[in-house]
Amino acid sequence: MSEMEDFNVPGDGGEAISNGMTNGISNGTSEHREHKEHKHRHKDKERDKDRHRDKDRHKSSHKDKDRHSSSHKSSHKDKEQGDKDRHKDKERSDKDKHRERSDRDKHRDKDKERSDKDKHRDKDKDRHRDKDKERSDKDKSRDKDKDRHRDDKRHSSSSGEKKDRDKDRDKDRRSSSHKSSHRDKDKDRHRDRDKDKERSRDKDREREKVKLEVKVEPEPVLQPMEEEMIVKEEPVESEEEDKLVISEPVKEEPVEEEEEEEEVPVVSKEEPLEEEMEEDDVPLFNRMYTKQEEEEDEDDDKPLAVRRKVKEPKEKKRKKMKEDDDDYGDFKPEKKRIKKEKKEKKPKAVKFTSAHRAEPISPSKKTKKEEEPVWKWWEETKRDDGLKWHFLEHKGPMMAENYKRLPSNVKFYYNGETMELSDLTEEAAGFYARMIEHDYTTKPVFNSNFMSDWRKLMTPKEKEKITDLKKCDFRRIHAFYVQQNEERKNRSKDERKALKETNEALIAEYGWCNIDGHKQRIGNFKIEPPGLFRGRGEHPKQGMIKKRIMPEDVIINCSKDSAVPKPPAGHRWKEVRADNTVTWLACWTENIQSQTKYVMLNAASKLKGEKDWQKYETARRLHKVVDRIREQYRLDFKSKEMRIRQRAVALYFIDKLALRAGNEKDEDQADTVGCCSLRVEHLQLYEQKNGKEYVVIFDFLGKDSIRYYNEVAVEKRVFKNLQLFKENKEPGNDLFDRLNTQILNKHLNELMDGLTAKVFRTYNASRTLQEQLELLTNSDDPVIAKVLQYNRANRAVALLCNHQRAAPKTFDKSMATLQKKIDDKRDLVEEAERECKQLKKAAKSGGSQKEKIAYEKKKKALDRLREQLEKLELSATDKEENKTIALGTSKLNYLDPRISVAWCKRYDVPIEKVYNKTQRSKFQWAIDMATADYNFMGEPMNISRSNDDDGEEEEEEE
DNA sequence: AACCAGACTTAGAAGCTTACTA
DNA sequence: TAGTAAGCTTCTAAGTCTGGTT
Repeated sequence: MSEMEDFNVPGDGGEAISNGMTNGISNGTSEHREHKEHKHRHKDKERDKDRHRDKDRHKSSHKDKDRHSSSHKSSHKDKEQGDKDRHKDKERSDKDKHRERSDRDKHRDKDKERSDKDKHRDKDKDRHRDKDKERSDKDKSRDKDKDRHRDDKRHSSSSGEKKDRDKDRDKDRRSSSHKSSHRDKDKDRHRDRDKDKERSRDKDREREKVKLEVKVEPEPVLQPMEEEMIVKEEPVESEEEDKLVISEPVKEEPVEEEEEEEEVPVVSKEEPLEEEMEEDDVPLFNRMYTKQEEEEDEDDDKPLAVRRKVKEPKEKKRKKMKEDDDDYGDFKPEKKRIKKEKKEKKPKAVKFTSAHRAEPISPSKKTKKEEEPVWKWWEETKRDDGLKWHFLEHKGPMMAENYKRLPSNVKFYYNGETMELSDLTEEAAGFYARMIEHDYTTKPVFNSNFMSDWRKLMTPKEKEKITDLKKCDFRRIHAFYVQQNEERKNRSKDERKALKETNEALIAEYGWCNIDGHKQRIGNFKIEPPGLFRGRGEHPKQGMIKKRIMPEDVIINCSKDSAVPKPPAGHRWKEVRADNTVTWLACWTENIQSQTKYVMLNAASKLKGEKDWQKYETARRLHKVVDRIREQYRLDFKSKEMRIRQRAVALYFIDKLALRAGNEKDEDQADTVGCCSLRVEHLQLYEQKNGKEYVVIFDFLGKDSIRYYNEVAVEKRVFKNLQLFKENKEPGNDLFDRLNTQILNKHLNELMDGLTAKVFRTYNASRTLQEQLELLTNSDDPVIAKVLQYNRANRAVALLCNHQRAAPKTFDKSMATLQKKIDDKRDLVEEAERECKQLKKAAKSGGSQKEKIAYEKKKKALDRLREQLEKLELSATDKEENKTIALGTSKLNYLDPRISVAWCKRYDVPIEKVYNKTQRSKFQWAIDMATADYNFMGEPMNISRSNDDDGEEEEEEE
């Protein structure tokens, strides 16, 4: 099976050494290369296969549909709609899911070509499928890939029939797949586990949403765009009127790109939409490849595969070049190098000695450091020479601890008999044993991947014997690790203390580096230990064994003239280089997906901070042109060219809904999408829904297989365009078949320097925060209430960005506890009120001095109680609202920290209420520079100057 | 010019520590 | 004081996007 192929271990094993070696990746490049090649080959194969698989994608594990609808822009309107809708929809979706499921299943059954993997997946899915949403009939044949249809013969009848029908179109579409070619994956990916979780999340969120809707401000705030967008409908146009040129035949269309901008094309190409669709539409894919390729395409996808194969050598070469160099081979361009070298030493000598020299060794330093004055790099002038450092020194990464064998009394049983395992086999058994309580081990894909990788580590004897995972009894091993955990938890104070100290010592040794004379914390200095791959969602590679990384796998990056880290005794690094155009200190290639993993600085470092700052400045620059961009894409809705319309609509989504760009994905990853990779099956169109016109329901799995569900009313023109884009496509086809992220970003970059799709997320998130804060903050409220207001503003952003989390396991319980407290407190308040009244009476009606005093006292007590009650209620509200929403992600990645800092300053809220210690250090630059009147939508700052303009000054706070 | 690997950001879950409660 | 919940940190997967190679 494919998985096996992926794992590069030569069959059996004399792998006496470390795992590292066993995978054949560890020793150096050639093996590595091989691995990659392998991967490619494999992919090609798979692609073929995949073409026939069903897609079944909707994994639908979904969660709340509503959450999103309440979001941001659309929010107020949507809010009105209320729970009813939500409920209904939910019901619907449940039903739908059922339906869908059976459809899928049918389809699936037909599909003989599916790999075992897929089958597993299907099963898996089926189990949970109940929840899946309905699909329209069309959806049944969701073989998504456009390309897939090519192989009709093999294909299931439904798609086959369609094919005939749509032959021409199909062709077109087929070729259009460019991006979509990948999608062929039809992975039926199932997310059972996720589903379960998501299901419950859905519910929660639904509830929550209701709340939020009520609470989160009435006023729109949110989307800047909303009004504008809606207003602009042009009166006259009927659908007809929007003619467009759908196709730009390959040959005719040489220039394409340049034209893009100039939009509004030549008249000659016009035709009524529908027709054009059928005939002329030449998808992106076509345009990109030669005629010849196109022809080949007719029968199958060759071009894609071919193309890929051809590329392999590239990789190899590149690597080779690097390796051919001496240790410092990858060094930068001449100029840079010179510069760097000049600068290097001075800072190093000076600062390093003073600040850090001794540090690495003693734990006590840590405290010292904290006292150390912060390096206010943001006050320095940034040189834009493209170099990330001039001097870099560190200790190298910390390798994972060697495997320790289990005590001899902890046995593994196979088929009821105890069995002695070799080191590697036992270690892997331990990986699995530790997870047997986890949901992962209920998944067939996980199990079969594990089994197949595990067997590769076994000795021939073991391999012969151990053939069935079900016969493996890991319980003792599991118990052993559980016990170890217990012991860890129950350690005495002294033990804890000692442990803490060793940890600190390790951090002191490995956790810091010297960069340009400054000591900076490293983010992840530990090499990832071996274990089982835990892909999110229905990842086809889940359960595979992550091999142990050895020094021989690791590339070190540091200054030539620094103290080069020493490899562990008896080992050597794969390579030591001095590349100061990058920020990483070490890297290695991981064996599951052949991706590079890096050791980098932590978020509080200059390198990261500066980049972060820059990110927000870019977002602020977007503010200056966003109106124009919006205007433009709205005009583009009417373009004659399909590709421009698609681009416009996609951009509209990215702007309005904060969708991610949506790069293409390989088929050996979980099936998730973003804007550009949306497929027909991911949205449903309703001319009318719940009293709203032109409603689009988005339902797909996004990053990390988190469900995105949102019902949005869109402009009529968008709606009509969507109908057009969906026309004659199968559920699995790309919605935007002439668009991909490169095209989109290229376009954006032309609109504004540095503009890409993700800038919109940052921009809209930050803007939303600022607007919500303005709206929600009541300056007379006590700090605690203001904090709640802040959290709500933050929550609006999290909603916008669809940042979810699993509801805490103990949520209900702790909520109940809190509620009880509230009730009790309320009783106290009531009682106090009563007493107070009485005392008041007594005091008034000619009461004695004493009585008056008693009354005053009681009154005060009552106030205190009321305050406490209010506090409790606020925290309950906050808690409830946060149940399934993760605020951290947006706070850390999307919200210009200066907005928060300014808000704190303006309303006298201690910054600690908003940022914890780590966050404060990450945002130190913002805390330091932002004043109370900072305005995100103000004039952007110019962070850096390029070499030639040596002008000073950089911060021009609006 | 297409394409992909490399570099870096963004993400939720798991693990660990601290704070709070009974 | 133990038990639990909340909060924070660590971990590493999964995105985006660019620049170098072909």
